[in-house]
Amino acid sequence: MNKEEVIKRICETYAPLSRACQQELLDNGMMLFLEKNHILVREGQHSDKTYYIINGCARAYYLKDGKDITDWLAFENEFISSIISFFTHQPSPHYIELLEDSVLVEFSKSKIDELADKYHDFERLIRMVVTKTMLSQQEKIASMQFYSAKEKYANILAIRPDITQRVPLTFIASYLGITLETLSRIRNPRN
Amino acid sequence: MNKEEVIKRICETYAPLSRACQQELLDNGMMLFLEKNHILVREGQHSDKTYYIINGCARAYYLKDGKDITDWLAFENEFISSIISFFTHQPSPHYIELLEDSVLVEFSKSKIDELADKYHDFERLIRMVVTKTMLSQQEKIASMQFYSAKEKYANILAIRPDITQRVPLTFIASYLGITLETLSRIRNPRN
DNA sequence: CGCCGAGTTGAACTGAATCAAGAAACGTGG
DNA sequence: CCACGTTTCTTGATTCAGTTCAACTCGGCG
Repeated sequence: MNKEEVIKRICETYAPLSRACQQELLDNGMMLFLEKNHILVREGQHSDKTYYIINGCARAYYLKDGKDITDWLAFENEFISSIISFFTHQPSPHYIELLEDSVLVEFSKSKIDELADKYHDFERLIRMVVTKTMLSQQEKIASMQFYSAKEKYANILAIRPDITQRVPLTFIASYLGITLETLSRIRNPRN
Repeated sequence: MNKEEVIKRICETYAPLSRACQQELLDNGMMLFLEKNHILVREGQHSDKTYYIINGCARAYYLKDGKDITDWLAFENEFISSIISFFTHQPSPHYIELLEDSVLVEFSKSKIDELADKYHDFERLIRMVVTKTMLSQQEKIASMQFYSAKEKYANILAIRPDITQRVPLTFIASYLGITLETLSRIRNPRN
């Protein structure tokens, strides 16, 4: 997939853009080819970038008292960024790390704001991206409030059946808010 | 506070609007004076309204297997709506209920979408509202992943010291994802 | 071949839930 | 303004899901 196709796909997913706006966006997205384990953002950095994943996957995580807690997982055709840093210009509390060799398109906040100012249709697209993210978070909150460890695991498997092939169990566990040991027991068919 | 002042305040909080847009928004917001315990939205309804709270407070909650789980609390100068229904046009999984006699301004989704189409600056305002909501949710997720019952209670008290005077402990407990009994023990100074 | 990181299994522990009973506060009507 | 019933909150005893700590297994890779 090349950059043109990425832009086209983003328009289809979120909201259409004029030719001119598409072209400017194209000029301002940088394609990155990076290896598994590459760290896109470190704790304490000011990160004003967002990354659209063409291929591969990534996780955002916190280090809290030495413990590694996965906060977000993103796959093909999703955006990932240090949302706190990106939207509030504060230093990032997250790390963002690639879990596979990945192809990304990087966009900077300043360019996004500039384009949102210039093009009404781009402003709408950003609104749609943010709205979608908000709805995913709403789902995550509901899942944390309602479901047992077992149910949360079943939920994530239903949404993304290949996740155990792509993401180490430690990260899945901490994404679900449980320990690796608990996840391992859940997965054991005898329980 | 009258409607003009509300619009002005919203512009200050989120993003400025042209005179024309402010006027149209004004014409389309309906002021409501409602009593404590009034239910704004019921489970299963299609709710395409959002409410800006001028005075009072409200909660969104689920009924899950007969258990009442508070999902969101909102106070003066905040919006509340059944976010799933509002943004996805699905039937609401939430109830929304007033916790005090309240003054609200009601806006309908169709008008908001219409204005967002017509005015670039209004589109931006909506983007800002959604972004802010998303950031609050991010905080809530982090608080659920990191903190013990005691810490979560301390957090919410720090943000809103008068909450125990305004919101029954049952709702605070379920908002924090703990039981009423646990909250009661936490509050007991001997523990 | 042997090491190392990822995952599994076991046993003991714990924070919070559940169940149950009672106390305090609240509001409504007489 | 008080009495009574209802709702809200507290306290206690018990249980349980999930954590913690520790030892072990397995598979891949230098």
